[in-house]
Amino acid sequence: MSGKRTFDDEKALESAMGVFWKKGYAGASLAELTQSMGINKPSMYRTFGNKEALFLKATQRYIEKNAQPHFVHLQRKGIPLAQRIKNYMTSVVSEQCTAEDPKGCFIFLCQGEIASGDMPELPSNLLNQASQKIQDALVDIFTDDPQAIKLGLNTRAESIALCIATTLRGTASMARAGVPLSELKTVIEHSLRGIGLS
Amino acid sequence: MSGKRTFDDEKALESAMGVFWKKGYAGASLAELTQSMGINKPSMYRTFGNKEALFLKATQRYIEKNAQPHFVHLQRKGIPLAQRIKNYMTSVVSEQCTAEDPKGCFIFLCQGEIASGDMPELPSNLLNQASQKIQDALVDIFTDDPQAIKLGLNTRAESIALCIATTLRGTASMARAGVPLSELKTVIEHSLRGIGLS
DNA sequence: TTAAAGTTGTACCGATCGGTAACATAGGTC
DNA sequence: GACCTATGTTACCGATCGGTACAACTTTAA
Repeated sequence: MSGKRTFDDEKALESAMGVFWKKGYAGASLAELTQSMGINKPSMYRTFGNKEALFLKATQRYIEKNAQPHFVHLQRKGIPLAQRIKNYMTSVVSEQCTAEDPKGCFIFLCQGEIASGDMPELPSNLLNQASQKIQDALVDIFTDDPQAIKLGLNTRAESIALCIATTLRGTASMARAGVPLSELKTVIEHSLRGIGLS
Repeated sequence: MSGKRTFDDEKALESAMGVFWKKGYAGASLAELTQSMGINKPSMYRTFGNKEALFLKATQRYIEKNAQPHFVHLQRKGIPLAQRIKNYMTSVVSEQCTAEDPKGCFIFLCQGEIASGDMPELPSNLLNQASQKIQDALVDIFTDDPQAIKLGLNTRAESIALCIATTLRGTASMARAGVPLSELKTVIEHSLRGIGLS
């Protein structure tokens, strides 16, 4: 019955991430979290610390496993800038739509909770950093990429990065409201046209 | 001490709306709501019914007083289509940014809560209808407006409406994260370019 | 064989949740 | 003045919140 751990930390953390993704930080109750993780509360507290620490680890996991992977599309060699941006955005929006249940974006969703004042400081900082990192990656591309420079996009790199990031927040909201991927793909096309990349 | 009502229903409702705007439906506690409204719980229950009914009334108030007024920019006579759309979007984004405290958009914010499953049916329906109405108003413009027809935008009216609505959801999210109006105005410009309206 | 360390399950903690019963007080009507 | 209705205040309800003490049990190491 006991003596050795009977559950997988990683699988439990993934389940918790799913609950936070669906409910947000404050909205996810320990009862629902632990039930989804297949463990009881004492096991959770011993393994992860407390709700805040669990959320921090779940957020880090989301960043590494769900958010970061999209960045490879931005840096892939031998592909035109416009196509790289489009691949990146399509990759992000696809996940926003295909996630079986909690549609949308974990980071954007939970960052919206910060303004309510109920989010502890550490998670707030992590979420802010994560969303900032997304924008920074885009700024870097438009600042340094030879094609971007040739197109003159480097002079308004931050503006363009903000446009793309804003569009992705919009699609996350739309995806959570049930709009299908097929329709959001046309939003990507229009967004690219607005920037001057199509 | 009592006998006649000592508070203004409308002012109390406005205060409640502010709390829901900041905290969402589930996140707003009755203690915080009633304190902000300047009344105690029994007065609230007598006047508005319960938390769900209060939220419904607060949502309707937001729609009428905060969301609907922006629509006038879409139908003002004697102004070019592109300018009307720009005025509308600027008006919306300005409010998303200037709202002193709960920045963002009440409707989009609370609609995101529906996916968590904790929102009762009636408020869910109202929020869905409200956001649908925004999109429908845009579809109508691009379908019927003479200038839109001349530009050929009527053939993809729904696509364009979705783009604009998505952009406004993105700016709402950005505004809530603290991005200032000045930066979001450039997002509007780019969005209009993507549609072919500048 | 025995002690130490680690894990599980239950049962519980104080605080807060949405919602209400009960009572004292006030105004309007006759 | 008598009466009814409406209001404000307090104190409380059961349920759930995040978090924990404790005992039963299993493994490891001595």
